Amino acid sequence: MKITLDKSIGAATVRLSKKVTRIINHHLKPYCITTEQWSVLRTLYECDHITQKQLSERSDKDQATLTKILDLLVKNGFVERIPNPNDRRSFFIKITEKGSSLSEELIPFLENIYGIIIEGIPDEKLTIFQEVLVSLEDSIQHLLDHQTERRN
Amino acid sequence: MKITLDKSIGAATVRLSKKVTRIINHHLKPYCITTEQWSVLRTLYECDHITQKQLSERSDKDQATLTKILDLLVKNGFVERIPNPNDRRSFFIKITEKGSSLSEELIPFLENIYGIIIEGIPDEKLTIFQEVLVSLEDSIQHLLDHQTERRN
DNA sequence: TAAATATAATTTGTATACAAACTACTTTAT
DNA sequence: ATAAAGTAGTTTGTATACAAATTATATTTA
Repeated sequence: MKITLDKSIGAATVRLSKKVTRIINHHLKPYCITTEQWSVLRTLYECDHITQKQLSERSDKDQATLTKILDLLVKNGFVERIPNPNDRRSFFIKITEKGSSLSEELIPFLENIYGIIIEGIPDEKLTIFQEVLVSLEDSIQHLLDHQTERRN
Repeated sequence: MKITLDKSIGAATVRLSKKVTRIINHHLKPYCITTEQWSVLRTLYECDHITQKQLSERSDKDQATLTKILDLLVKNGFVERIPNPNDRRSFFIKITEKGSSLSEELIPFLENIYGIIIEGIPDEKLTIFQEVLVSLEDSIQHLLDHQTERRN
């Protein structure tokens, strides 16, 4: 019997994602940072001194969720919140020296881990994998945007 | 500059997974069930009357997490816990008539939604996507298993 | 100029992932 | 027969995703 798309696309993608998170979290543990915190830190490392709103958009994270993640990153000394002189509601988020150092260390570290994970998979197949990934994401984003419009 | 594997494989997979979860949760909302609850229900629909331990293994869910998900599925009338006569620690989890009906309805419903999501993506590319997905999962599972062994 | 509306971020509540500890029960060793 | 070790499931705590409400502030409108 034919396997459903729910299982072959949906559940399989979610399962892979959880395994990726699991193994990367395992390797990040000694650095006192999680995969989600790292994704925020990396976003800042690439484009520093932006507002929380902008960071939320760039890292594709819910603002409520980002507030909590930033609390942890601030507590661990990787970033700091700087009041926006032009808008008392708003903060700029800035990476610290400690955060920059960690980022410089983690980028090659994670490249190595992923290098091990993808070992044995032909480059052409990985390229197609990434293309399909982007296509699926765009397709879903379009549906999500359309859903938001209908609510308005 | 070359994009890192962390971003092109890791973060991209996680991002797609979240979007899949988001759009499917949106569509499931009228049925009072979430994607994770559905994945447990579907596992039972396919292989009913098994212990919580077995269900945890088959659905690849943490036992603590599964306990909470089952609490909700029981509360909503989709499954029931039946004491195991041979082992007072253990339960059999059984799908209810309501749970079966919902499963029969959701399978084609979700097939339709995923059909829309994958529209425009050539079958050959989807096939490669699924192959790479499985390869990556196996690779990571191997690393996870190896990590568990080292701890022991 | 004051009122109304909009916005940035936070808080609260629920769902789920995971780690670790706990409780009740079963199996194994002595 | 009893103690020790192991197991099934639950509870507690933390991290993150998301929805909705809230607070403080900025902007727009009347």
